[in-house]
Amino acid sequence: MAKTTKQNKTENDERLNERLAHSGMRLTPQRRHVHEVLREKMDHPTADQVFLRAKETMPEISMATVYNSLDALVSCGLVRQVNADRGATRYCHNMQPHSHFYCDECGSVHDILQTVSPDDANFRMPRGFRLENIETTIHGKCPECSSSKKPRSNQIL
Amino acid sequence: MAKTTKQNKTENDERLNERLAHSGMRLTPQRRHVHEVLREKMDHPTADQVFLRAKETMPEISMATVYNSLDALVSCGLVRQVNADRGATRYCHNMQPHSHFYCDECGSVHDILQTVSPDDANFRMPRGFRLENIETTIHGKCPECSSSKKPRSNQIL
DNA sequence: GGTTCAATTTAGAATAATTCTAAATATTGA
DNA sequence: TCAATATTTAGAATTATTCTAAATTGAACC
Repeated sequence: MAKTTKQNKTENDERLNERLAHSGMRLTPQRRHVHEVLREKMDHPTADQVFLRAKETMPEISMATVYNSLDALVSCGLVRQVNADRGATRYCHNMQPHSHFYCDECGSVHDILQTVSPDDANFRMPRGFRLENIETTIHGKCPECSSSKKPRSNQIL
Repeated sequence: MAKTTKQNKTENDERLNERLAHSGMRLTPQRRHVHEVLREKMDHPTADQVFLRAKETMPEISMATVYNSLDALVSCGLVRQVNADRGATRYCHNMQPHSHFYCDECGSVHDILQTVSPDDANFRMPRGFRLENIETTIHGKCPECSSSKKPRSNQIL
């Protein structure tokens, strides 16, 4: 049976609380709200975008708190950082195994369900290196930018 | 027969010139020097580190020129950007297929010869997405940080 | 309910990373 | 030699992130 929105929120809070507590941290209203902002629109927003969106319904939240909250959520495995270019770091709340597609034209980021897991890839680390997880970033052109109407630039043969 | 250092430098310059010219750009002394700095020490330096090293033998080079040179080298496929955390972008001149190992403890970056190519991975892009290349970043602990003497922190089960 | 303590938030300052600008310089082709 | 364009330069400006001190919050204890 499908769960109500309220039930989903409650379960979600429990999961957040559990993960944060496990790392010795608290689930504060600000952290819950930041995570909610990420769930509301899965467009891999930057810290600044998260801040602006969070302020809409939580005007008192500060930039430092947004950074603190994102760091807390990342460190206990509730959110992933996405670093694909020289710009600001982006954030993704989808913790299922997946890759990120980064459009080299417009800079947009998209989730791609396929990815490479440590087991699949059969990666052998040089001695002493301990593999914890693999991130795959797929570079290319998104549908809007690979449309034939758009002029191509900086193309390498 | 092994080539002399001078022969290697000449061939290298030819390759740089060819790639840059193909993108409508010139191989300037500054760009040659920046590429040389990257070849000298393969520790994935940041733009600031490249700048400081380049100044040692080319005191007149400016920060803007270093950024311009790195961008030029990246855009024509002679250098790769490495963006693994929220810090400054790092650079790698190794254009052979490889992964980057990012140590979550000390932030160091290492080349790992294994990687995933578009063919190997059999990635299927959603409609309209055009895959151009795949970057794999392996997260974990480097030999120095995974030594048992070092206290572990922020460990996630 | 009050107190204490530690975690967290806040506002703003400071630092770091990167981009931008205008002037100067360098290079190439005519 | 000259003109045109690319590139470099120095410094300013902007963006991204970190830091700080004070205030607030929440939990544990009495």
